[in-house]
Amino acid sequence: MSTSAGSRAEQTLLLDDQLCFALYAASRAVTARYRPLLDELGLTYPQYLVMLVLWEQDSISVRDLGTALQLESSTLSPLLKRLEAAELLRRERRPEDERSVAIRLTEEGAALRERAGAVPPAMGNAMGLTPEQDAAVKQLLRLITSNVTAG
Amino acid sequence: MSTSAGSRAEQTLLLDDQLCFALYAASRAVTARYRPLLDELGLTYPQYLVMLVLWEQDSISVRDLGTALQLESSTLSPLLKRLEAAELLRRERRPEDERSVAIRLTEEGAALRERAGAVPPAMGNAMGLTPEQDAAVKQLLRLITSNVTAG
DNA sequence: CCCTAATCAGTTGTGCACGACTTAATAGCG
DNA sequence: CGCTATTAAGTCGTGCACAACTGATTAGGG
Repeated sequence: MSTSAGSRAEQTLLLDDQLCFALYAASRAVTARYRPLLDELGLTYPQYLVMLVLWEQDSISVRDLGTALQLESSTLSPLLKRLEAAELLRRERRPEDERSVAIRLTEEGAALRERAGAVPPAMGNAMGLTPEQDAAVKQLLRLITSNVTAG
Repeated sequence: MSTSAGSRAEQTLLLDDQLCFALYAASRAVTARYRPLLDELGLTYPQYLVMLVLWEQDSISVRDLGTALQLESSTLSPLLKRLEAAELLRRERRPEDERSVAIRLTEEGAALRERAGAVPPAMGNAMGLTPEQDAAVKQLLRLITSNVTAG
């Protein structure tokens, strides 16, 4: 910023200089904005993400769900139990490998997809980015995730 | 939906199209990367953010801390209690307004700042963004937060 | 001056997140 | 074939987040 023009941005201890805080604050703000929309579907935000995966690919293992969402089984197991209690999905051991559990949508879970269709447009509108900004920030976030997850 | 070039990005139900998921995944990945660094300081990530604020402005109220970090007192109160138990700060009712509680660093808490100085450069390096990318993503994240927090 | 409304910090209950661990089942090497 | 290492899902403990609420205190209008 001031003197040394290093290859990196200044790295102070000021809160508002921290990219990590901008990320953390934005993530929580966006989740908060989703909440009323998802309340109408009876879902929390992480539950909504699980349903997104299932609407794309039904009958997925807990393991593959964890890979898609980057979540541990210790997070997913209780969450899936709640979605099962809500009658949105079923869990059954795979006969060909009894270690694995297949997650399948119920009719009710599959039907919820239609009502969920209104959510992404509403949120896109709330975020108020141009398509170019949306694409740019998505790409940069993936770059960060990739860089930070490696080594 | 597929063809029409509307003013917004496509709004499907595919997980990987969702900006919200990119945000959520990046935020958790970054926090995870911080964890070993902060473990050495004996801090969690939200505790680290609180300390950042206190290193900037000592003797701050719980309310103003909440404004800075966009966190509720129901989140901050237990967190501050843990930091007080760790001897990093003290809480005392303000004589001039007994509703308010002033948070003050202990010597130990103030001293931790030096060791924390290594954290932002290490994380900046891990994220691996150019200064331009860093600035761009910070600006976009603030725009999202601002848009989504309004109305 | 009183008294009602607003403000502040904190408690409680629910649901993530994640590390450390457990249990069960399978893979694959000798 | 037998045995050990690996894998899958789940439990448990800790610490956020946040809504709904409580209790104490102060502000400000009538």
